[in-house]
Amino acid sequence: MATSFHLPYTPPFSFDKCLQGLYRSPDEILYQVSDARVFRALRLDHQLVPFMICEQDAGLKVETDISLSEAQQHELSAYVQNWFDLEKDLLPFYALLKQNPKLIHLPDQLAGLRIIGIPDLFEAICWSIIGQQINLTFAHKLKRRLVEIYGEQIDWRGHSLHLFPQPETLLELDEVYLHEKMQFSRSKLKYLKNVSEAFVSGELSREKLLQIHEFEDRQKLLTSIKGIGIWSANYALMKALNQPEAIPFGDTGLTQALFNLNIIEDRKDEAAIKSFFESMTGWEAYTVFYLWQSL
DNA sequence: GTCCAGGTCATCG
DNA sequence: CGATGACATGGA
Repeated sequence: MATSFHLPYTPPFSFDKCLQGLYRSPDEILYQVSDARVFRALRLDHQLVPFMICEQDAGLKVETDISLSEAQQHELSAYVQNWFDLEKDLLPFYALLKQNPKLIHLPDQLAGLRIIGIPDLFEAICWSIIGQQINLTFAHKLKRRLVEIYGEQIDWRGHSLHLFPQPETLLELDEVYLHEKMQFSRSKLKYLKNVSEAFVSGELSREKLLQIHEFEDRQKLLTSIKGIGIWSANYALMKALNQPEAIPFGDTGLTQALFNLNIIEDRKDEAAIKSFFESMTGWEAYTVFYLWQSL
């Protein structure tokens, strides 16, 4: 009793480039990549569903051993579309990049690369908090520990697949243990609890965010929670909601990339950064992602 | 040893 | 308001 379905993408698309974008760290445990296939598990409707994604016929094939209901399949399909931003047409973005001599190499270098999203809003926000002010290597170690302790796990086709913990679970996280044994700072733990609290109470959710139409109002709702600053708010809007205009201002990687490409001369020149992004209207998030990837 | 990482908040002056 | 220190640790 298996379910398999096909999701078309809008060319140009490169699954290979996306897999490169997906690979962040050997400590990544929310998915596994091997042999041009991605393995992951999701909770759909109280059911743990491990699945596999690979490229097939100008699209992605999604396969699982579980027989999914129509609603479950719809949810899984939306997740994958969101994860790889399958439906976006990148050609206008490439046309824009080619207008800037300093970015003209990117359409060739990263041809077909999509923003690799984090469709789960809670996961995206927690990840932004974990990653605050520490190097990514260490951030991945911290995330791995949190997921290993509090997330569900399932073995499938030779892969150990972990799920990001639920807000209800992280609300009860053991601050003393995570601080003393797992190297979390007290402030990170406090922020993770604040965010969990907001999700459990319903103060914050993907649906609630989507009901708000103004971009700035979405930022405001996010930053009203202690631990989510403007960087994290924009990061979440970019990675979880695929908002094209989200720019994680203040991001050191972004600043570094702009400096490397001689787009800014002074890393602290916020006006220059703002002015640069005004030339990328509608494609700000993609520009950021491509700049990160160029590092 | 120093400096900085995909920051944020509280507490100043 | 803008500036400054605390947070917690690893890697360069």
